[in-house]
Amino acid sequence: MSQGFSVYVGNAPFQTTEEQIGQFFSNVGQVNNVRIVYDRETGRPRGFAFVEFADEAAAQRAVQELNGADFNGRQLRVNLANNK
DNA sequence: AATGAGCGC
Repeated sequence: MSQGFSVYVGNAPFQTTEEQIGQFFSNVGQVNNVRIVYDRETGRPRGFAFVEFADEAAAQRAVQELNGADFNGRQLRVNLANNK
């Protein structure tokens, strides 16, 4: 259950930190939370994350402006999260 | 531990 407006961020470099993602996404709006998804067994990052924004407009800006954007040499996939 | 599309402890 999410309490905000989350976007799915895929194709991130494995070494990316939540701080780096937060900095990158705060370019389009107020970021309330960043969660990198880790493999439960090995603890390694799975290469994607979720960014929660303070408002829906920011989330939609992120999708429109940052989907496909270059991030540390990789083209990010940014989409509205399923919010389950 | 590794890997390259993926929607989450």
